[in-house]
Amino acid sequence: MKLKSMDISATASASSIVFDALRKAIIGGQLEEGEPLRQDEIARLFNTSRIPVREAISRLEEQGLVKTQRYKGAVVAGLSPQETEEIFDLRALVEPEIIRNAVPLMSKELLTKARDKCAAFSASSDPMEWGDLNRDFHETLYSASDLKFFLEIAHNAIDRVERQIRAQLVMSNGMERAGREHFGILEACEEGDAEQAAKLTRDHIQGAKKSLLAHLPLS
Amino acid sequence: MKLKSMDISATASASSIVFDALRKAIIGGQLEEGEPLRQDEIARLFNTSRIPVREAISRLEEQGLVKTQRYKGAVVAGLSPQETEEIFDLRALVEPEIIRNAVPLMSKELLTKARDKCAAFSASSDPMEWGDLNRDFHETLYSASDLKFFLEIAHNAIDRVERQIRAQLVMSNGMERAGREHFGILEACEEGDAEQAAKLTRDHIQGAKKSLLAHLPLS
DNA sequence: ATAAACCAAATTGGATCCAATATTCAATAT
DNA sequence: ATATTGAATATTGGATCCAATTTGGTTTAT
Repeated sequence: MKLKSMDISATASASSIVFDALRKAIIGGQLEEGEPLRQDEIARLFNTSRIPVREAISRLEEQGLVKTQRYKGAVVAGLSPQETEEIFDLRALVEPEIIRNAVPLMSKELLTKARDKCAAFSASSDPMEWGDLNRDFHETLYSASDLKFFLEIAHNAIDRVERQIRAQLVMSNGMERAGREHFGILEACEEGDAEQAAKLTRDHIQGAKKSLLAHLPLS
Repeated sequence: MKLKSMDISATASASSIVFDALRKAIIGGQLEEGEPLRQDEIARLFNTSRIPVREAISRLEEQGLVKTQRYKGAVVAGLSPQETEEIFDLRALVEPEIIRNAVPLMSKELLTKARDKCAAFSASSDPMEWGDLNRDFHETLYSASDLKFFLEIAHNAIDRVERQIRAQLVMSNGMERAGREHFGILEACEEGDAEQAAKLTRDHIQGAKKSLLAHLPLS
């Protein structure tokens, strides 16, 4: 018996497959804000019935990624400038705590991985992948933390503003500055300076918020 | 046309009725942690089919109030001492921000209402209602805030530890101290001292955490 | 007697069908 | 011509039915 074992109960249900796919499509911008999600259409796309689709949509609504009206259906949720600002403030409050908690728990390997991601981000010239590389770097650092609820909240908050983050990276000197700031955060982590890492993370998020709001309509 | 208008589309769907009822039963302690939620049984209780029940349960799972396993069903979620501590730390981070934001927005009427709730809490001698009165007081103050995402998170965090909060209130001098601290928070709000209100709120939550953890098994 | 194999009941996940509501567009009245 | 009514269509919410999986007890082989 030389089979690689695999938890069969971990196989995904139809509804979770649909949920993951819709979530990615929403935060990735393939579905744009306000766009209606037709249960029938989605069910056909995934070769299932509408039941798993409905469950997926109700979960997305609970996460704030879609808004539904009774008998009218669901549309991709959008954010007003005020709401965007609030989400960034929330991130600026929670993510520094995560980093502060994570720094003493970071292994050598994790720091190496983070350095690679940091480099990959700075080196990329394809705007299509900047958003993913950015998130990848941050979440690598965060993954050392054992604050699961803080992480839940940070992930959801980032989900809700992924599109804005991508927009912010492509504008003016967004990439250049983000790369620089990432490097600063990474260095603080490598030196084990949790306070400094937390402070730089807060500044990084507040800076992104500021440059984003400056370019938003009549904020 | 002198009809009082009413938004008919705001009538509750079956799934949201079930969701609300289950949520209240869970945080109110009527369903205890680990207790399985049988779709069939719940559907019979509400005279519906299992479809709305399943949607309600999937939403509860997204909120962290139940845990489900494929083909095994859902059980009421519980918290380890470490998880409980983390939730209180989260509350201690978020709720002071809410108060700080709310204080300048509090109307004379709201403060009057809050004073009444504060008095009602301190006056109550029925342990069964202490949890509700406590939450009622805090949320009255919070309701002046316009930070909807912060509020979402605070509400959910409180949901998850309602049972522990109730336990904390009935033990030793929990009620007495809470009443005193509530009054301090209220006073700071009335004086328009947002900083002080935030600080007292943080202390209130951290104090509750400490006295709770001291009584928890092998924390 | 004990442990593996297995069958029946219970339970959940998903599909199909029906009901309730919304939307669109043609018909009609003013 | 425009606004209103009303029917046809589209879409969602919920009910019922079937399939997949788990669970608990029973049988059977050693």
